[in-house]
Amino acid sequence: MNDTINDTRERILDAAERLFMAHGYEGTSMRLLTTEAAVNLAAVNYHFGSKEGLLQAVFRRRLVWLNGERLRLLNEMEAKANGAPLRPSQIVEAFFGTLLTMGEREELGGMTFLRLIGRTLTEPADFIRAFLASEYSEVVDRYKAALYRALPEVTREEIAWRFQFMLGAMSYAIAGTDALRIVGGPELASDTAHPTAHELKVRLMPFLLGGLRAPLPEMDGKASPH
Amino acid sequence: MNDTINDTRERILDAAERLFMAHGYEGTSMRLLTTEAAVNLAAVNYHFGSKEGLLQAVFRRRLVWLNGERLRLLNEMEAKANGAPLRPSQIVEAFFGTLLTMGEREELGGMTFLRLIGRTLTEPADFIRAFLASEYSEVVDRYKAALYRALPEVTREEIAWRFQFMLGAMSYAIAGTDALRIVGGPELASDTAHPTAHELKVRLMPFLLGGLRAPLPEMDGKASPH
DNA sequence: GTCTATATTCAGATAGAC
DNA sequence: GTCTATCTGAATATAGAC
Repeated sequence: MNDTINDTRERILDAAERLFMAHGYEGTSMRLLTTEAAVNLAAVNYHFGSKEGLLQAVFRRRLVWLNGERLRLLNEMEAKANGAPLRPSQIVEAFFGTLLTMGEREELGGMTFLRLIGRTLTEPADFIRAFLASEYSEVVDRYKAALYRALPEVTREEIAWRFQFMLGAMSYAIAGTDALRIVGGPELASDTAHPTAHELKVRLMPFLLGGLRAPLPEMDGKASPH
Repeated sequence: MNDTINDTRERILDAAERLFMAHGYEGTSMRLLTTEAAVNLAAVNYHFGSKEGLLQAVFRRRLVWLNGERLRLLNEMEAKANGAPLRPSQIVEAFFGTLLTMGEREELGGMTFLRLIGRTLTEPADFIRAFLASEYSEVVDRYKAALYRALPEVTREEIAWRFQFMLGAMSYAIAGTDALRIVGGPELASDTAHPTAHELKVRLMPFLLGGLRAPLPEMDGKASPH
């Protein structure tokens, strides 16, 4: 058997994952990419049709596992709970912990893919946001539904907001491990500039749960009081 | 007096703020920008030297007020406290509340600038991250120091991490108001797709404080226990 | 300060030989 | 499937007339 095809495809996907992570989608040229992957310039278009097609392939390669695993875990927990609501910590752990676990497993992309996800969620290009939204829609719907049941005293609107906040905290936590260095300072230097996925998880989870279960805001309408 | 100069400069800055917000830095061309601003293509280079110079001017116009106000509030609170540590909620309110307040004031850029900040913190271009880090360094150092005193039982490292998480949650909360729509769904539709700065603030603050004051993780070293 | 015209570079994509 | 050579368009930046 000839695996030259897969070799080339995989080399392109690996290089794209790394370069999109480091320089963003618009900041990565096909010329640099094909040079780094040691393949011909025309190979990307042959295998993936276009640069857009390449980006989608980069993500699909990982998201199939990630979101499949998230759904599998949720199904399993719900089967075990036998109709009872899940605990919020279980749900958060399954959703975010599964992602962070990928950072420890090189065959699933490791920290490179983690950082790529963290960064790409804020890419401005319309097609990227539309693509990710569609890839995520099923799993997000299922997890939101689980949170509704787990936190019946919290409005659905508030849960949706807090889901968004959790995604943001996670995304920055990851991206900030080597990109954004605004907080910076000696506390996050050397050692922790490249924390392991395990350390990230240990630090992030309490924060997310603390936020998710925080006291509800007193809503007084949207306009400020005269 | 002739204010043609300022007119042109301001029109360019306004258009840049809006377009960098909507399409990102790399995704915004000077041709589109000068067309929208109704100025000549060469005007940007004349007034700002380069596209990089323009981005820095766009931010400086707003950050002077923002970070000045943050420092002023912190000084004021510390003077009043008379040597006693501040409460965490005061600190968080001053840092994040000041930013969110800008969203209500059109003369400070309104929601457009808020969304721009949310998005730009994750721009991959090196010069942007370096520029923002240097613009933020003083105010972040001062606020971290205030948090150290306010939360003496929490390690400095943990506080730095949680500062980063809070920045992320805030950033997504803002960017997600019109960009990233991963959580989406009917709960965040229509009404809340463009929440007021006030609503954003009311929802975000409890989450940030809940995360900041969450129970500390049990650290068991960085390697996972075989 | 503002404009036109253009220099220069680089992007993504593809035709067609092998 | 892979390669070279090239098309086509768009980007930032600037020279120089007004």
